[in-house]
Amino acid sequence: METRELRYFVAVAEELHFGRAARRLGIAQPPLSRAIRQLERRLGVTLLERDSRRVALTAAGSVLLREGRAALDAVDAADRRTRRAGEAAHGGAGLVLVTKAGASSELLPKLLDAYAAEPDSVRVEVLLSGIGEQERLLRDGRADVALLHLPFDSITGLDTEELVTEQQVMVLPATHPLAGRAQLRMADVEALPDLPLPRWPLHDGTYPDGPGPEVRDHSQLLQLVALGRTAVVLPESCRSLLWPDMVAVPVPDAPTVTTVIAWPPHSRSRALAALVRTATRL
Amino acid sequence: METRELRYFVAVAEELHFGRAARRLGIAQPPLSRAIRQLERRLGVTLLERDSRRVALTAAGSVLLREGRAALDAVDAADRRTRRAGEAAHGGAGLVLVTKAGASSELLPKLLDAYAAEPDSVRVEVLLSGIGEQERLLRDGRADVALLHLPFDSITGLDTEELVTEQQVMVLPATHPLAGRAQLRMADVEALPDLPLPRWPLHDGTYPDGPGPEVRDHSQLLQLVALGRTAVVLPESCRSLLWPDMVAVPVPDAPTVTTVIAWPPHSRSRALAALVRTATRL
DNA sequence: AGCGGGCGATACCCGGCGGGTATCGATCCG
DNA sequence: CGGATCGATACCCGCCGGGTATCGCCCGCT
Repeated sequence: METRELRYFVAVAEELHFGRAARRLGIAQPPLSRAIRQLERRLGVTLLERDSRRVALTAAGSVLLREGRAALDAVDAADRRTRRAGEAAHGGAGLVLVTKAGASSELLPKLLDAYAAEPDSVRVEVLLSGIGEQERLLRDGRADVALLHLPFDSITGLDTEELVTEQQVMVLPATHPLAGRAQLRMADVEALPDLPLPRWPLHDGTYPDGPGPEVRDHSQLLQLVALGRTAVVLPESCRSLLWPDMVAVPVPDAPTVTTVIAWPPHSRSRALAALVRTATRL
Repeated sequence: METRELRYFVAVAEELHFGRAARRLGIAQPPLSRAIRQLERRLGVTLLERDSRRVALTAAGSVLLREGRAALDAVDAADRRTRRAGEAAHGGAGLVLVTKAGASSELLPKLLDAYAAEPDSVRVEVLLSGIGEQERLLRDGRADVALLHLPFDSITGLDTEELVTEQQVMVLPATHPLAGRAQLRMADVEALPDLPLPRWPLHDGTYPDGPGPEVRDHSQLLQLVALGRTAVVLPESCRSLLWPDMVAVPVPDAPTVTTVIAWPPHSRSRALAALVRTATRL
């Protein structure tokens, strides 16, 4: 099976429409139809149920969609990491670290400084991603290593080392009635009529329904808190980047947050191993 | 990047010889040379250092070897799993479970029976593999789920659930001087001049040096014990398949063994989820 | 030093396949 | 019932992946 065929199939399976898929791929519709038929013949499996009015995935088709996406990510990763390894020989970045924008604001600079001080450390590029994008970036090779936060991020399929565990605090505008309390309970947090909790994107990029604002990363979030539009429970290390008119109130019964360093399991390069070692020693 | 190019590159990188690699691939040498050059030009990276006497990998080349193997495994997995999903629609096996030959002899039949009794369970094919082959089988799609044994097997990059934890026992011929002891210590086990411990294959399939016999799976192992050629420390559940002239002596200070059920993280099908759920309930 | 052999690169040719356009046939809608 | 939509089919072309022949280089043998 060639990656071209996989790309074609994934496009059709996502669009469920040969014409649109062909346009997206930049080819005409007939070669696309033919390619899918050839793929089906070679696999000996019908992947798509098509009548001239609609296209639907078979059970085998959804298997190939899932597995094919993973395979294409792996191929993309091979491409990108090889290119970067080539550039690195001429002074480019050696490692790409991804973290949620606005998270781990205390840990990250310490880690980067400590690693830079190590003997034969390589340049580390920092990539700030939206919530929930990190796993994809690691899998398709745009990043080599990530800082993730349990229990929010999924670490399935990744190797990890735990770094720090923190209590959480609620971040509020200083003018809010609850701002003076010594501590809060989750029950207090969950239904504030005046300050609805923000909504994070789900795994597929869409947002759940609800009253709160849609949020992509922590920087947006803090700005919305400053504007008095929302309130949010965050790990206590976020204190260092609160704006002057915000306060943080401990929430002892909120789940603790563990920051972990994570990387794809097979890609244990020398530079990555050194970075992980540095991180666990902090 | 096409899988054909990846296969070609991996062949050359493994052989470090264009002629041999071409023979292995079933093509002539010149097209292979040309394909590698094209790949290098498209990536903008030199992958192989070649003079007319020897071929060597560059740093970027070894990155592509590692990542390319993973990508090819993922493509193979997509192919195989799709084919099987197609067959399953016509009554073929729905899941392939792999375990080390001779291990988990008590747990496995219980698991298979319990799962078969579940509503809408699918046919489970059991694949018995040699030591250390399971991870590969899961990654390239020849298996969907594995029974692994910590701390011996690596579970990096896999999702797992713990099933049972056991003490270990030493398996000896009944005639051996130590066979009558109530228990043994690891120190007793490690240097028995008359019964050298067996040697397991390393990750790359080769064996370490040493006096003991080379062993591929547990069936071989027990036969060698019965013949008085070796002795071995195994989880106590192996008692159920001891031959009459063998005894098992507890070794309390040997590491405990945890049996886990493991599967590739992205492939959480309905049938797989049901099997995992059944396993954790046993 | 000279020569032969091994090995990758180059030159050149052919056939198949991936891409295109034109058109058909089925199905749904007004 | 006619037109629109959409996938399938028919057919053609050019490129690229495959082949053979040969070159050029370097090493080792005598």
